[in-house]
Amino acid sequence: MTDIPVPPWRKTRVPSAPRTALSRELIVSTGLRIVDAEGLEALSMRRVAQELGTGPASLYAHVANKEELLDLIYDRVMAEIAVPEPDPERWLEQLREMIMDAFRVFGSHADIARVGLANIPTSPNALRIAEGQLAIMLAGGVPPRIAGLMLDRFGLYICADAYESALYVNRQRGSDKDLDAFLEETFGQIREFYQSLPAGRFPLLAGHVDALTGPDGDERFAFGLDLMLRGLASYVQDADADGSPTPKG
Amino acid sequence: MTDIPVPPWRKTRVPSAPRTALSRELIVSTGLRIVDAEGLEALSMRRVAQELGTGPASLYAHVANKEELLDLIYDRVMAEIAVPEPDPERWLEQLREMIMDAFRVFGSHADIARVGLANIPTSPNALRIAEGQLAIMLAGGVPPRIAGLMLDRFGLYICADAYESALYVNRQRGSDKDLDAFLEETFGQIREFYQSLPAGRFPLLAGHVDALTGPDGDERFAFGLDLMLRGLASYVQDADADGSPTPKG
DNA sequence: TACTTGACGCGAACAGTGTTCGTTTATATA
DNA sequence: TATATAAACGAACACTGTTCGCGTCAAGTA
Repeated sequence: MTDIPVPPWRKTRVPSAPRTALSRELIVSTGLRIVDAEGLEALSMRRVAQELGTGPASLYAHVANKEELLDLIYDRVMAEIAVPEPDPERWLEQLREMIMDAFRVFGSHADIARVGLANIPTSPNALRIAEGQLAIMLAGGVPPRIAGLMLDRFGLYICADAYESALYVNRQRGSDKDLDAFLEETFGQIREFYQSLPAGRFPLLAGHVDALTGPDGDERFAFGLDLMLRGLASYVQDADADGSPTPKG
Repeated sequence: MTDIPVPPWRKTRVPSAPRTALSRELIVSTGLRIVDAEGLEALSMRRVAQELGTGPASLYAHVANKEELLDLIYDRVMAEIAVPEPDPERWLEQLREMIMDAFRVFGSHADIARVGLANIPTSPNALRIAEGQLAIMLAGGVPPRIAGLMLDRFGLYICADAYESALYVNRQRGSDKDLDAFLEETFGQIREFYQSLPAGRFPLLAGHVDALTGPDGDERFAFGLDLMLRGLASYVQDADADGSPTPKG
């Protein structure tokens, strides 16, 4: 039996390849790979679908929408953050290490930290980390109300700084320079700009360029974290029953 | 002389209305109005053009691209932030007031604060504010290196928190509830979620729902700001020549 | 006065976005 | 084997930022 030719006016739907089963896991992994390599901006449903050899509509059988995909990727990243067993003798240092670790983890995943903004922990790993940080603070004698506030502030601080840092890196993607050269040029231009400011109008900015532009991103993060941790410590040493710190002139 | 009818195959370009001159000022004002009413997401070049009775391509004679438009709108918002004359006797309180003012200003302009992230002050009002904050800190005896770091951290903190707060508000735009009802429902659901967490796995989160969800956004901002300001004060009282704080066990 | 130049505005088009809808295909179940 | 359900598919919708070539207008110059 010879094959009957298909009439040229008939549309046939030709699958491009044998179907490999999609899964949520596969979509999330692929999405994370794209973000890692090219940033959030490159993450479109079409792009993920293309990487998987399918069409964007197919993804919706596994994730509700793009926002859900982002949340899933974010929680995947959170899985890389370790939670130590609380030690009351060194709870402050444990907090510092854990937060520095989180900052580093986010820093290795492009601008994924943006997803953490306005994102109250409800996913498995976000809850695990929140529980862990809360445990460390309570073990160290931090009053619960303060611990709750600090959980929130730490989360904001880490995500905001990691996201901001990543935004600078994002700008290099549209450039033909490598990252180091790009950042050096960018911040060099900012130095020159500040040096060229009219001293009559901006004498302090123009006169303290080194102080303003000297420290790098990691130093800035560590400095702010130190401030927060020192402030937190003062609630343990000074606190009375309702969690109010002793007034300090 | 009667008018000669236009042949129907000829495309004529019919101006929709008498030309009112566009200007950068007009585009920025219109953009800000859209952001204020509907958030950054509603700000497209087409939308601004439509509001001005023109086409999107016309905007490019006045602004280089959308990013420049955002920067101009942002600086417009910054113009609403007052800068006091430094008073060495109450420099800390001045800083607090100025930062609270900035937070309030950003809060009244939807999610514009996002533009401030990774945005080193170079525009007129951003420079004015940076110079003002620097002046207050230096007048209060803060070492220049610390002042430079704090400028950066304050900027990040204000923009991040204002932006995060606005993200919650943004979600209400797609809802049929008014803002208060929406926020109450949202955070009520979060409370229930935390209360329903398995106590075997998340005992602290499940057991401290009130501490975690009680404070509102303004309280959280103020608490974090207080931490930073207390930390900053310690650099003035404790600082030696190189700006290092005295070690505190 | 006629011509040139620059600024401004315009419409069409490009290449892209998230998502829905109805249909087709594959798999599971009775 | 027939039916039901889940997964995948293609087309389409309504939208995005931006560029390109063209037309119009005003100002400047020969």
